[in-house]
Amino acid sequence: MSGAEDAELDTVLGKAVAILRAFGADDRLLPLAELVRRTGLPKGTVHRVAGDLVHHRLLDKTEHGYRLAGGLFELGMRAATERTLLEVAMPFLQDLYERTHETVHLGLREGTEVVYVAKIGGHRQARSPSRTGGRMPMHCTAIGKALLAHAEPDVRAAALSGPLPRRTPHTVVAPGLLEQQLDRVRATGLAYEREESTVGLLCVAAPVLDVGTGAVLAALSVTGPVGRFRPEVHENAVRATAAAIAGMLTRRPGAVSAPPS
Amino acid sequence: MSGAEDAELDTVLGKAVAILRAFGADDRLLPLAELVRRTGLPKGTVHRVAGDLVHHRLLDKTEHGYRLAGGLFELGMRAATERTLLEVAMPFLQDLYERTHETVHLGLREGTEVVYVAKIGGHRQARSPSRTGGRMPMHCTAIGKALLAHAEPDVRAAALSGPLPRRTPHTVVAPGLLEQQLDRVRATGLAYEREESTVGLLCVAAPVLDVGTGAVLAALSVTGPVGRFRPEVHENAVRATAAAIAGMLTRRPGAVSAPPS
DNA sequence: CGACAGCGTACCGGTGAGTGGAACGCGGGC
DNA sequence: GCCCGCGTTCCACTCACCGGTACGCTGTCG
Repeated sequence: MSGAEDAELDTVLGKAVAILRAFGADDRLLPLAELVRRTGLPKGTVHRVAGDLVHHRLLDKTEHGYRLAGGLFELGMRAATERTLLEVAMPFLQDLYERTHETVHLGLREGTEVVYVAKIGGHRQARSPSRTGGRMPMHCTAIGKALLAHAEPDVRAAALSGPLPRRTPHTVVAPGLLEQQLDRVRATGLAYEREESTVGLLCVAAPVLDVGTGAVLAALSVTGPVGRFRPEVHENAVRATAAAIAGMLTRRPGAVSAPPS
Repeated sequence: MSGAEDAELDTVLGKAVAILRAFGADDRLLPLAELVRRTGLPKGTVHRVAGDLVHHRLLDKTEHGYRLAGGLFELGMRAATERTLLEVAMPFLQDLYERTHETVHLGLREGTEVVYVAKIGGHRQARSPSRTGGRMPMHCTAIGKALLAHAEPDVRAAALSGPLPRRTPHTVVAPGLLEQQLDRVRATGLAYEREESTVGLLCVAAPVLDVGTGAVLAALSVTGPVGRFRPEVHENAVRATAAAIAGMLTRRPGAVSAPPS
C-alpha cells in the first residue's frame, strides 16, 4: 500500500507476480481494468500475462474478472516452513481452542511483520481483522511482541526504528515504552495486547522457542473480547502449548525463520 | 508423476511454474540439480529462473537447496474459493471435531481429483495420507464419492471413464459398481469409504450442496481407524454440519467450482 | 594423492518471445 | 444516438531471455 511498490516490471516474471500480488486480502474478483490500474502495466500486457496465468491455473477467469485460483492454494500449502509448523502445531492449537473456546492464532515473522499461519475460532469469535495468510504489524499485536522480543537484535532494531503506526488509541507508538514491554515479555515468557490493534480485543501470546538455540520459531496467542475475556486466565495454557510445540519441533528437521528483508 | 507432464517450457512463466510444481507434497528442500532433473530444463536456465523466484519471495534459497517460500503461502491463502470456504466452514468443522474427536476433512473437486482444503485432527489422528492442499483420486475417498455423486454428468462421466487405480485390496475399480455406490450417495446424502484409499481407515462424508441450485460446492468427512471407529455413529453429525455450511454459503456471494479441466 | 564426477556459479552473443501502442467492437448510461 | 470504459486483437520492433560453455569447489573413488 504505502511502502515501496515496484517489483521489477521489466521481466515477465515480475509482471506475473505483480498481477498476482495486486489481489489484496479482501479482493475476490478483479476486472482487467483494475489490474491495469493497480499494476501500472499496459492493458495489452496485463491481458496477455493474465491469460498465461489462467493457463497455468494460478488465476481463474470469470465473466466479471480474474481471481486467484486453486493452483495457488495448492502451491502455497506446500511452502516448507508454514506447512511444517502447521502440521506439528495443529493438534496442540486444537487442544488449546477446546480448552479456551476463544480464537487461537499461530504466527511467524516475515520481514518486519507478523504472518498468521493458523487461526482457529468458533462461531462467536471476536471480530478480529486477522486472517490466515494475512499480515499485521508487530508492535501492536501480542504475537508480534512475542516474536519481536526474542528476535535477533538487528531485526528488533529495524522494527523499532521504523514507523509504529497508531491503529487505536491504545497502540504503543513510543519505541522506548515498547522496548520496556519487550523486556517484560522476555522475563515472563508472555506478551499482551490490550486493544492496541483493534478496539475491543485482548490477547495473550507466548513465543515458540527452539529448544536448542533459543531462537524464535513462531508465536501463538489466545484472543477474546473486552468484557468476558480475562487474558490472565489463559497464561498457563498458552505457555504450555507453546512449550509443547517447541518440543515437537526439535524432533523434526528444518523449521527456520526468514531473512531480515 | 505418471500423467502428461509438459507445462510449456518455452516461456519464462512456464519454466517458473514448472520449477515451483517440481516440489512434490513431501519435498522440503530440493537442490538445483534435482530441479534440473525434474523439470528437464538446462542447468543455467534453472539457476537463473530460480534466482528470480527467490527475488520475488516465491522460493527460499538455503545452503542445501531451494524450498517454497512464505510468499507462496500468503498468495495461496488469498485464493478466492478456498478462502471463502475455509472461513465459512471452519467454525462448523471445529464443532464437528469437538463432537467426534476424529479427523475431519473438507475438500472440493479440482479437475478429476479431490483437493483438501482443511484437515483437522488431534494427536491420535489416524495415519491418513491426506494433507491440506493435497490431492487424492475421487473414486477411493468418501469425499471424492460425495463430490462425484453430485457432479455434473460430464464430469462424472470423465472421472468414471478414466483409470480407477487400485490403491488397496478394497478399492472399487469397477465403474459399474462405483456408479451404484454413487446412486446410494445421492439417495442417502452420505458417502462411505472403507479402506479403499488406505488400509485401516474408514470415512463418512456428506456433500455441501448449494441451497438454490443443488450444485456440489464441497464435501466434508469424518475419518477414523478400523476397530474403534464406527462411521454410522457420525452420520447425523456429518450431514448436519454439511447442511449448516451450505446454509451459510448461500448468504455469501461467490463460491463456485472449477472448470472440468 | 591424482583423477574424476557432480554440483553450483558465472559469462555472453544470438534471437525469438514478449512487448505495448493502436485500433476495434461491445454494452450501458447520461 | 452519442460517448466512455471495458475487454479483446493485431503486429512490427527489440531487448529480455536463452542455454551452451567454462570455471571452481567438494567429496570419493581407484
